[in-house]
Amino acid sequence: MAALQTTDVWFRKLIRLMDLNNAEREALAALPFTLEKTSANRYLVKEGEKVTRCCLLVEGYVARHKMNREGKRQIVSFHMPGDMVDLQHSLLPTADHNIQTMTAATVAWVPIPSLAEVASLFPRIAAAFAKDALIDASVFREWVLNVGARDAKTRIAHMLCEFLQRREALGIATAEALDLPFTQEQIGDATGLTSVHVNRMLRELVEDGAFTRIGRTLRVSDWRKLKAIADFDPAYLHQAA
Amino acid sequence: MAALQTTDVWFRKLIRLMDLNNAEREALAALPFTLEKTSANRYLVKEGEKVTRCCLLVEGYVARHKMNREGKRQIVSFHMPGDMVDLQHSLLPTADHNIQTMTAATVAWVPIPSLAEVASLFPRIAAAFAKDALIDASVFREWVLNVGARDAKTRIAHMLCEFLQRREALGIATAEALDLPFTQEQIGDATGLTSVHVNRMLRELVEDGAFTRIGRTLRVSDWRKLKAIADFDPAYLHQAA
DNA sequence: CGGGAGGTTGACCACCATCAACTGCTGTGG
DNA sequence: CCACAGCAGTTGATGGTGGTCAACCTCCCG
Repeated sequence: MAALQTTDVWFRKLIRLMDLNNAEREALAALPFTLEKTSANRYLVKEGEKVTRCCLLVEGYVARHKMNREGKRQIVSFHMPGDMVDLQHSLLPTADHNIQTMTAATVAWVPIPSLAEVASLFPRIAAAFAKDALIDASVFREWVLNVGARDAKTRIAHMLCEFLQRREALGIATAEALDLPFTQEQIGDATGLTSVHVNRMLRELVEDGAFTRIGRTLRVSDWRKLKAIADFDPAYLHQAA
Repeated sequence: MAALQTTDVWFRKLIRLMDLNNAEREALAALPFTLEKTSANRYLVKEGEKVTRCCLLVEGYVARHKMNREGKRQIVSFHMPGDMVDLQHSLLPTADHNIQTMTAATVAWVPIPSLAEVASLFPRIAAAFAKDALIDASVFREWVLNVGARDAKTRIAHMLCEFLQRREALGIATAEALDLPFTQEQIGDATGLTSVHVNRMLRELVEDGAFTRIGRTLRVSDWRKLKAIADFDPAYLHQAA
């Protein structure tokens, strides 16, 4: 275990959420953690498990998903560096969903008692945790709307918009060209569609002039058009909050 | 404004979540609030609004919903007495969804500064708030799975199971016979189906022997069978937590 | 160079939407 | 007291979105 540096990408988000002061930043930086590097498609948390530590994503991409009776997988969210993927387990020790890496990834495991301690000593850190969780919930609501009320093309476009928008907020990449970390099957699992239909819709989105595509690399030619097709309004991400 | 009594139904849930002690209960009971009685189908919060107070549901039923571009409504959750319907607005002042009564209802409005104060003075109350929000999020995840990965009959059955399960936890009613506060159109809005198809599926569920139906009153003949049809596992409600 | 995962395309079909007509209930005003 | 409006529910006919199945392609990596 080593001390975190406040400059690490994965606390920037938290610091921004509540505009944390120096004492608060140092308390976060002093949290103990264990780094773990994993390959793609590994489970970090499995549904039903008792969880004793929380994982913060440092590098790579992970998804959270649940399965129905028939084993059909529904991705309920995806995450990128800086996301506190399972902060919820600090208060709800039994996992109600799976967390799986989508690419090779690095995560920092933080013991729950340490998180609880810092939260009870620093009410504004607790508030930042809560705010992060509330934004998470807002994104879930939008996903319910997305899979429940939009047609296939709109759904996929919306998911891509969210990915672009969140990626831009990280400051890692511009929106213009980006490598998607998703297979078409994963896009299907996130949107409630089959990979076959995802393929057809991606083709149509290219025909519509929303973006061009080379392998998994998208080049967004007209961001405004893509957002229009997608019925996308980023308010639900509460990025300015 | 008057003082709350700790015996009021709508704090029982919170008290149970963190097993709050007397000082904490009294702090909750001392919160200022305004009672409001409304009729059915009234908006309590509208998407895009700035919110300065939080509503706790005392009596009746409310739903939270969002709309897509074409005005198609997606209900993302329903709530019953004792639920803190929009605790999230204490930290995210801009509403990202609508809150609407489904029946005549009574709500208690609590000013956000009062909630923030009690949360910062009592870390375990803050934790109870957070826990409630996390359970909320867990329910949203299950809904994403429900509308994204289950067929129509299963979806409807699942929604009914959740309603029954949560109602039972309230101690208001047994599971056997209950009046649904939903129209078939609302069930459709919650499951991403049309009211016509909801009607057909309800008929089939009756034919399958899951329950009988007189108007909006369900009599569940075989709770185990209904749960089996619904692919329902109450773990995601974290009721024991 | 061979195997496997992911991607692409076509043919066919089922689930659920759409449209429409009709019923039954409830509340309300003449 | 009845007429009637309006909403919710019910049922049938038809059609489209997206699923299923299958074949084949492409690329990467061992």
